[in-house]
Amino acid sequence: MRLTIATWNINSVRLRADLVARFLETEAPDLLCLQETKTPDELFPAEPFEALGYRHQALTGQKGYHGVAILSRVPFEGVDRRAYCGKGDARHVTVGLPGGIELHNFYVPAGGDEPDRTINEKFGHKLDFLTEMADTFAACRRKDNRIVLVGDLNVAPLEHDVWSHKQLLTVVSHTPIEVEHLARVQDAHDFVDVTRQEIPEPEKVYTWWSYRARDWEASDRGRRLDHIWVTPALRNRAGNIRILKAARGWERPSDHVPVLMELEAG
DNA sequence: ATGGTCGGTTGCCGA
Repeated sequence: MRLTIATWNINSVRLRADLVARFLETEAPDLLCLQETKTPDELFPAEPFEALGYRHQALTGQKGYHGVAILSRVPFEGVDRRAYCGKGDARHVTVGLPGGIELHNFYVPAGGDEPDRTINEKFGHKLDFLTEMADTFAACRRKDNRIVLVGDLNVAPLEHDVWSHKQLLTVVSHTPIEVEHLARVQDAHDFVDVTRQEIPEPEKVYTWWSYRARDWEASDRGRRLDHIWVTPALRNRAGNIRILKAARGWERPSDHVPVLMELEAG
């Protein structure tokens, strides 16, 4: 069984339900993991996605901020969520898939503007969130675990994951301390960064372009904030990564674009 | 070197 799994920070699913529907119609992934849905579950636009065949929906929303969801054409074998950092923030949801696969969908805190936890609580929260992710995946570490981890991790770890390594070293999302914390999550379960397995450095890869640019495409000052990782047991079954850059040019777009991967889940 | 734009718990805060 071949599954296509997509991840997309939608920046308000109610405002962009039509864009999501367009994406589901044209790309027809088996699963779509959304972040920043920004809506309580009772106001989630479930019906238009159900009508397109996405009858299975794992929602973890809250009013105004954060929020993650998984839309699926294949039934789930269980749904779970974790409230990280002792907060009620809706930043994680996980579902079971055929073949004993666990799919985790994350929205890591952005971290504010100042990369110093002594003066910026939000930056401390981001680092603590990543530490708790690392601890959680270390605690369940097993050689044969089949785990897919996707989402907006809000860190661009590699030199060519940003438009200017030098200029972004002190900018939240690319600072060495964040990169270290993200590496600890990755090492906790030997996760393979599937995008970089397929598109190695020094090729530039971005999944996000700021709204603030006069012309996002011409300036092309992007960052790779959205990730798809798999455990070693799935490494040879995962591939065909696609980054839908064109979605950044759609009408009233999200500032993030979808990332897709195919997985042999037999 | 600065400020730029979005979205929603809107005339501010978070990203």
